[in-house]
Amino acid sequence: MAENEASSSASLSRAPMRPTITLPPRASVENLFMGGPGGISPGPMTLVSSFFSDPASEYPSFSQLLAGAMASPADFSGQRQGFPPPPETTVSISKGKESGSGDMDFGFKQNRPSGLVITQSPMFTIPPGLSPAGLLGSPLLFSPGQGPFGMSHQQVLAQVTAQAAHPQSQMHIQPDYPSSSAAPAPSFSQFQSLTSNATANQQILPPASDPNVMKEASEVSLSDQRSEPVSSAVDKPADDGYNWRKYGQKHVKGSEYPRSYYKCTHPNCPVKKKVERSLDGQVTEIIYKGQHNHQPPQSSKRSKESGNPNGNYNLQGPSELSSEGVAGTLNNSKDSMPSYSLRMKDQESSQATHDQVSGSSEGEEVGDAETIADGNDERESKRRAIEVQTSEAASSASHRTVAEPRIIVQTTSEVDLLDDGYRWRKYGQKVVKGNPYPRSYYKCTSQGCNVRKHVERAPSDPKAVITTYEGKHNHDVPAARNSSHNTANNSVSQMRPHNPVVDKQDATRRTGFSNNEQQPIELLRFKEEQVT
DNA sequence: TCGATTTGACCTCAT
DNA sequence: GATGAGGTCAAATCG
Repeated sequence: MAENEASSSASLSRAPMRPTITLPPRASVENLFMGGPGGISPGPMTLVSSFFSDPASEYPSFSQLLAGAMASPADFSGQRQGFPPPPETTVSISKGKESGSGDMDFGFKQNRPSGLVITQSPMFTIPPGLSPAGLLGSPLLFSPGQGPFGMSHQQVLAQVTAQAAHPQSQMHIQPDYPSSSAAPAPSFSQFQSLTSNATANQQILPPASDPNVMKEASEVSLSDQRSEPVSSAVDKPADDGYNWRKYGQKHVKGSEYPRSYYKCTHPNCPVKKKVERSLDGQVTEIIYKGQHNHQPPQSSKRSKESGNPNGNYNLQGPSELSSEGVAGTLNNSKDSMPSYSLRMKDQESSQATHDQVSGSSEGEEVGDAETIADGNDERESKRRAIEVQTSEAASSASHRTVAEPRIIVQTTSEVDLLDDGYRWRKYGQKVVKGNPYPRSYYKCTSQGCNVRKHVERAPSDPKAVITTYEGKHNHDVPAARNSSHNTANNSVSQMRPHNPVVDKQDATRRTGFSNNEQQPIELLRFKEEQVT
């Protein structure tokens, strides 16, 4: 409160920049964005691909797929010209629970019968500034078997979180770009640079500032068949290079795990993070808020604790950013300040589990509220953050069983969000101060289904829509719409209970790919909303 | 003794 | 205005 206000100014205008997401140059991906007659114009949710669903796929393994994905990201990004980058990339990685296996890595057990394991599904909401391509491309995450380069999952996590804490580091900052033009994508060399670096299993994907675009998280769900507490220490969340002091803990509704609140111990540093842990101490979610106004501690203690022997995060302090440039880019959005999360949702299942990714535009919506001068904006930002996080938690908390690998890359338009395959009944509308456009509330009309969605238009541009889903559908998409609008499963796949069979069928139905049961679950989901 | 953590209470805000 | 939930405070506790 007072503390927040006091510290807020320190991080003002330190929003990360926004490189574009780069996706695999597979034909299916191309089809996604080139999809309709008009090329990349994102018509109704366009299902890009289900990469792993086809046994005859030219990418017999996910690693290979990733290799393909990394081959020419620029090509892909180039095709996406005109699409502003997503505000955030959400990656969920299914972390398996395997008897006798103590390690969790981000690789894949490609040949394991999925039914024999109980997996957990940590979800990573990649901080703004990270792209799934980078994540996908990183051998850190996807080398089968042991962790890449012999790294433990803890190290991986530490690095991921370190990246999360430094969305602007390890990235060639794109100072700005207009919403109407192509968002410059990191070059392949940048990706390589990132992935070749031990800390570079992610990429910077700052939240988009473009109010003209509604974005939802890009999502990648990965499957893994191991489990172990992600954090090396129960009391300390994954070390991200900074020192934190825990100042609170609560059990939040909608989450099965308690949430801990941490502050950066650096004087006047406004950064906080929320960490959710499962009962066994596994970190299930980390949400960062704000940006550090200082360099990470470089003490030997820190290095030792970090699990990074070198203590080298290759970090670049926010102070090195051009605050003017950032602010100039983002000042149109009250939600411009970043809040990014590393998420690892444990999900139990009687069989294999499957991760689910929420479709929030957290990077966009979860603003760093305390950095907003206007009190209303601050409250609104906080409220949004709560909404989004609640939605995500509710979405990911359900149990799912999925054993089929898949990658789905989708785009969607505003129309798709309003018509996402489900039937909605508008039950409310509210005008928010500062926004001439009302926020509408919808409820799923299916009996017993409590899913709601809120649709809000950006004050600066009515074409920009922010949709927040809450809850999960307990039913399938109504057949009529599903059949006639089969690409409208964007949000559908996200909100629907993730039954593996259903998902597999969905993936197959939507993409024509069949599934290879021996391949890991992959879900790369990328949504952008733009009204043309 | 000191710093970090725990935890119940309190505050703010949305519904 | 009541209620519930998230976030924070701060005294107590721990190492």
